Formats: sequence, C-alpha cells, structure tokens
Amino acid sequence: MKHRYAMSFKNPSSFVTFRLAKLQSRLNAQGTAILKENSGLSLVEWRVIQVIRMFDNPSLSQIAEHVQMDKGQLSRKIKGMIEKGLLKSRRDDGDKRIQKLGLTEKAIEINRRLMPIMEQRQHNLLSDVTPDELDLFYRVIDKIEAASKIRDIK
Amino acid sequence: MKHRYAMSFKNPSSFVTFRLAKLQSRLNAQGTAILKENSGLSLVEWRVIQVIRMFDNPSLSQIAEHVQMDKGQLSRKIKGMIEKGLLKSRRDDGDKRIQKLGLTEKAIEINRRLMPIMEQRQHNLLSDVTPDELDLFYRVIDKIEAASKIRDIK
DNA sequence: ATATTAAAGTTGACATGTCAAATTGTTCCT
DNA sequence: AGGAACAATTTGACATGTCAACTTTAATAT
Repeated sequence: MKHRYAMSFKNPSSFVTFRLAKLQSRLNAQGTAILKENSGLSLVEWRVIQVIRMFDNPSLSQIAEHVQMDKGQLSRKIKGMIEKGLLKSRRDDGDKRIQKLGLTEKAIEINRRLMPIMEQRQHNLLSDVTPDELDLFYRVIDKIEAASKIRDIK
Repeated sequence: MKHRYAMSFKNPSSFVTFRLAKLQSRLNAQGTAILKENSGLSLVEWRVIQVIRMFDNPSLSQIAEHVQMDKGQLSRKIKGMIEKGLLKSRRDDGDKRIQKLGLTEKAIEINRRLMPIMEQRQHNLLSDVTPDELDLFYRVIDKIEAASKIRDIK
C-alpha cells in the first residue's frame, strides 16, 4: 500500500533520517558511557560479542553483515579483540579463506556480567513504550530498512 | 505507564539500540550516496544547511544542539563550509563570543536543487508506512530519546 | 584443465567522530 | 570595580568510519 505524504519540512526533523540520526547520536553516547563504566568494551566490541554469541562461530563477513559494518574496519577491530584476549579464531576446514570466530572465556565472563546491565538499560529505554507500540516500531524500522535497499532513487 | 518486557535476546536485534544502529548505518550509506551523486555535500553539511535554513541565523552551539553533534567537530566543519563558500558568519552584536551563521546564495541554490530529491527519497523510504504508523513511530522515538537522557542507569 | 570472475579478509589513505584542555568573552557575587 | 564561575568556540590527540586497492583461495565458464 502506497501513501502520499504532504510534507512540510518546517524543521529538520521532518526528515525521518534526521530524526533517527539525532536519536542514534544520543543512544551511542549513552551506550558508550554505560559500557565504559561497567567494562572496558567499546560499543562495537559489545555488538561483535553479541553477534558471535548468538550465531554459531560466524565468519568476519557474516558479522559484518549482521552489524552492517565495513569489513575493513571489522578486520582491524577483530584483530584488536583477539589481542585483548576476547576472541579466538580458527581457519575453516573447508574454505581456507574463512576464519571462524568464537568468544574466549574472558569474553563470556564479561558478557555474563554486562548482560543484566544492558537488559536493564533496554528496559529503561522502553519503559514508556507499550508492547504493541514496540511491535509496530520494529515493523516500521523493517519497512524503512527494506526501502533503503532499493537502489534507484530517481 | 510502565511495562515489563520478557526479553529473550536470542538475536542481537533484540536490543532496540542494535536494530536502530543497523538501520542508521544503511540510511547513512544511502544518504551519502544520494548527496554525492547530486551535489558535493556530505551528510553533515546537508544537515547543517537544513538547520540554518529552518532556524534564524543560529549559532554554532544551537546547531550542535539541533543536530546533536560535537561542538568541536562542528567548529571545524563550519570553518570548512565557510571556505567552500556555503556559509557566512558574523559576530553577534551583543555577545561577541557568538557567531551567527547564515547560508550563502550558493548554499541556497544547492539546497533548492537538492530539496526535491531528498523529499523524494523520504517519500520512497516511507512509501509502505501509513501516516498512523509514522505518527506512532515518531512518538516512540521521542519516548526512547527522552529515556536516553535520564542519567542514572542502575 | 585453465582462465575468468568472484568471495574473504587485509591494508593504506583519508574523513569523521569523541573527549578534554585551552581561549576568549560574559555574568554573577560581594 | 575585581574576581570566581560560566558560556561559546577552538584546538589537539586519538579512536572510528569509509573507500578502494590488493592478496589469497574458491567457484564458474568455456
């Protein structure tokens, strides 16, 4: 179903993208601060750990896909995380290009400690949002994301 | 009204922040690409122009507030935009610390050309979202943003 | 089979973002 | 008035993000 919007653009937040960017900026700052207080992790490191934890020894490319992140950046990040003793990698048996990534005990331990804090944060962020609203919110996000993948703009 | 969520966290998108970060990453890439094809502006430059256009000769701090951006970064960005002939600044008559920023003809011209393209983009992004859904979407964003400002986490 | 094309990951160059300290001008207090 | 506390902006140092080229291995197409 298509909709036509009478757009006024009286203020910059008339652009969804603008509004989202602003929110994102706040959430990043808050998330970074929480992680700093409670661990030595950066936001990206936290996200990488979540992805590895929730998927089965993903490859770098798969992680990049899940966190929608540049492979180059991720490559360096992961190297750093291996040096910090958070991740371990082993070559795939079949395809020798691929490195499968897993968490070390240290990362699992940090995650165990951090998880309740991050869940609490989520709870706080959503405390005024009803479950129905949240459902719809996710659905709209999906729609916008789907639309953002369509190549032609003009 | 407070809600308690039974959170499962089976996949990383169980975190709203995660889901939003991923969307944001896509939208940034798309926005940057569109601006590159149709102008020489970066995303931040585009946003700065919108803020200046929609408010009355704002100061650097006011812009920083509206785009939720680091003042240091903005300071450099604005210097660059002045050099590129997009912005003009004059010292405030009363308070000599403040610089009031305005658009040059060049920026106004670029904006005139870009505006329909960016509106079209917004239209495309939202084409599957009903006006009601969009309303709610904005309301949820507001709630999350409000919650993100509350200092105490624990 | 072998040549072409493509995928996974790495690297370098450069733009952007973040944080804190420094600078300059204002305001408030006594 | 004189100084402490503050606000607006700038600067420096350093982390992160982006883009494109490059290496190695795999898949595909003659």
